[in-house]
Amino acid sequence: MAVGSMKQGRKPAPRPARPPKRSAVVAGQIRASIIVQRLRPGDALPIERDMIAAYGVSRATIREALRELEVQGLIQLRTGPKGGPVVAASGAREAIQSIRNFCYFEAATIQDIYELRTMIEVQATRSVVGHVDAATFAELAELIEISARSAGDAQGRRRQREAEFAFHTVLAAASPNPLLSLMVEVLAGLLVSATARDSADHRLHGAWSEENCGFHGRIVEAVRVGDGDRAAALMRDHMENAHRHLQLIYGNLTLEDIALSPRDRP
Amino acid sequence: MAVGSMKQGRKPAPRPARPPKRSAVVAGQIRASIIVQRLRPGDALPIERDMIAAYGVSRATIREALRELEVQGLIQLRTGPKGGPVVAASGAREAIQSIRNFCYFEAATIQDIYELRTMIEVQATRSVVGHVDAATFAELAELIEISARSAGDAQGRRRQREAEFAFHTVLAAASPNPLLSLMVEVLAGLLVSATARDSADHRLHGAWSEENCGFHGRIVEAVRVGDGDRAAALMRDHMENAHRHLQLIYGNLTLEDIALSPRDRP
DNA sequence: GCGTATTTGTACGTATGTATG
DNA sequence: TCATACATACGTACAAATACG
Repeated sequence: MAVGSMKQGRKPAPRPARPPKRSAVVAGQIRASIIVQRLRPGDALPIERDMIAAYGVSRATIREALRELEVQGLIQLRTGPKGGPVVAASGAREAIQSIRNFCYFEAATIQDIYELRTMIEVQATRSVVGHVDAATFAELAELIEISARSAGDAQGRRRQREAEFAFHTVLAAASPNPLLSLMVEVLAGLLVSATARDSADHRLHGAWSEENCGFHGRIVEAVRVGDGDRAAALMRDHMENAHRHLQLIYGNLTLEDIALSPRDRP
Repeated sequence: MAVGSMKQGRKPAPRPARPPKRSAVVAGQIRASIIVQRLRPGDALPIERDMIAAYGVSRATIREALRELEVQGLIQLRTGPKGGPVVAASGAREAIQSIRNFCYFEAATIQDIYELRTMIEVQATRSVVGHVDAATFAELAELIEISARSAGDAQGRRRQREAEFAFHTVLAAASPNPLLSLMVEVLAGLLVSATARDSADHRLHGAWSEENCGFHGRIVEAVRVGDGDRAAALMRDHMENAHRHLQLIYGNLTLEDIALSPRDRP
């Protein structure tokens, strides 16, 4: 499956084809059994003792296999009677974590992220028109209100910035395309974690936050009246504005540089 | 970080906020130490024995933490002297696996995938212009040749189809934007694994494969002469063609349905 | 080429906390 | 409230793989 990629010449790719571990093999079998049996979130899997018997391996191996699936977000382990492994929901958080790790090593920049984010947010905005219910509109209004409210201390400002990002994930969650929702959440999460350190700095984000609120309000209005083209155009302006702002602050630093370096940039 | 998403009403989200496990905490500490120390792929981490002392937990707990990081593609564990945990490269494969799991639960369809894939492949194509070296051109030519060569048996046809997808990942790997490369690989991998069962069926893909080869050749030519607009337009046509073809075969089935159902579709 | 030391991989036993009924 | 069933965590032991003399 797509082995020939990432061949950048300087990477000899030290993959001596290590034999797969027992636990990895067992994990694959369990994964396959979930897919083939079409198990849905909440469905229970056999408990550890039965799996030990079924796969003929020790408890430690089974646990490693279950651990692998848990880390991937496929299952969740619960204690107590009637506990055991159950199929988990979505696994969005784990996908985000994986992509975040990838971005760390590949030295992704603000430019890289916004090249993707602009496309995806615009498309997501277009796709939600007609799919936003009243409860979601209320939630969006509340988030806009939080980010508009003036906050005195550092923690308040940080919560404002988080509400700004949450606006995007909540809006995109209404999209009928789960992949668009996921990507919006991934990219927003990436930016949140990278800029977390600076997010309370009023000198950096004060005036810009007000611009964002304006965009958010107008986007919601366009979505509410069903004007997909206008909503998409507004989101594009919003993204280009955000790109310019962050580019001005951080230049071509990588995400890790942004996350680690001190906040005393001009 | 973006907790409010995925609130689709019917999901009460049974998260009683279980206290985080020791191994998860330790994994986070190890992850943080990798980032803060700016370790690069290939750099070694302390061996298990030292970590047991450093974090004051048992070997099983350390192992679970290391396992978590290994599953996320952040580290790799090797046996023997001078072995131990080393920082791994990229973790693209693990990110793909995570997103694949997500798509399974969220019931993504061909339509959902191509809504994203069209945007991303077009943008990736535009971004590679001027960044493709001679070796990559040679590799692309070879992949086109493989997919053009007539293959008699089922395995040969399967390899043809894989070469068609590899074309996209190899081309995108030349992009200066690592996120675009990753997303191209993710989406192609998704389609490969979903359609693997049918990929040897000549009735389904015979004529279409020839069309794909034509597109691939013209895209490479446009990239070679530096015509980004033309390359992007060709890729858009290619994607819309592929979308139509797969939609015709599979309709609105989810990826898992495609992967599991028998191949005797009209 | 071969043994040996080092380090992970696998296995088993036991104690403890916690949720269910 | 109590008993039960399960995951979590610790300790120990041995097997397998690898680098190095």
